[in-house]
Amino acid sequence: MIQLFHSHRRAFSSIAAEAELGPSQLQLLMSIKPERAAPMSELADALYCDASYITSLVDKLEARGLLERRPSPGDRRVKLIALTPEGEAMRAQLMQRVFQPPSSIAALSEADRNALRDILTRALADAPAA
Amino acid sequence: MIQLFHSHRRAFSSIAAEAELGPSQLQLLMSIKPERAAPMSELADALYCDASYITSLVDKLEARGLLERRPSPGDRRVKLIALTPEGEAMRAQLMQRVFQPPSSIAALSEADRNALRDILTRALADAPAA
DNA sequence: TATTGTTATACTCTATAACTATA
DNA sequence: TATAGTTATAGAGTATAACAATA
Repeated sequence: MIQLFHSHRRAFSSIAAEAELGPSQLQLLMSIKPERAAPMSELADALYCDASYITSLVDKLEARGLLERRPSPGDRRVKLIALTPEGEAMRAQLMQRVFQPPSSIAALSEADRNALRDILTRALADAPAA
Repeated sequence: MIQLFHSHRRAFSSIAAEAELGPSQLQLLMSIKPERAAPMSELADALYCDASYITSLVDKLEARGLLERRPSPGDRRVKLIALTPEGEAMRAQLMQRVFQPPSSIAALSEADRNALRDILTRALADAPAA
């Protein structure tokens, strides 16, 4: 399984690089749901990083027109991060590639793939925090 | 499966941090088999990084007494990297932790774990390069 | 002339600390 | 007084380029 992890990490980095994004920028882009703008503090939690780093990531992605800062109606300290239409399109395209199963998994029989899905679903359902 | 990847990556980083190693230093330590000293160029290939970076990683691990540079009998340009006894002990201990299955997998039934092992074995046997 | 490893250096990633505005 | 985000800055991680020794 660790072999799969390594190949996934390399694939993730290379998908990001082809889009001229750093891996963290890609991760941030994927963390923003199109239907719900998120406060920056929430994004820092999602990426397990400092808030100041979110500022710099958002700066870069905003400069490229992929997302934008919006005021929060309830609290004027908060800024909500929302995808632009371009950001939404790029996110969808990149996520499709990130979630594509690696060739080793795709080459399995349908029965194996289904069994794999079921086992992993059970694993994560029983221990959601792991 | 990607959720598992993320949790593994965090676990890997924290195992390295507890041993006061960077993640790449841990990866390098794991790449050196106790029974076979490896040339630095080979380690650069294994870590997908530049040779000059291997130099700096080896410097740090050598300073901690975990490995050592040895001349290569056949080619005097080459240096072979070998684990010291301390390095071998630390490697064994850390690898045991790295390969420990996450709790979500450990909590599965024995039948599920066996099925998972068999499926992944098939996947990697059929497509070794992926 | 090509290759292994090293050195010097620069660039990217990420966190810490001090700050501003708002609560 | 405490919190959300920003700015300035410092540190780690990693690559590139020039170099020395050997092939």
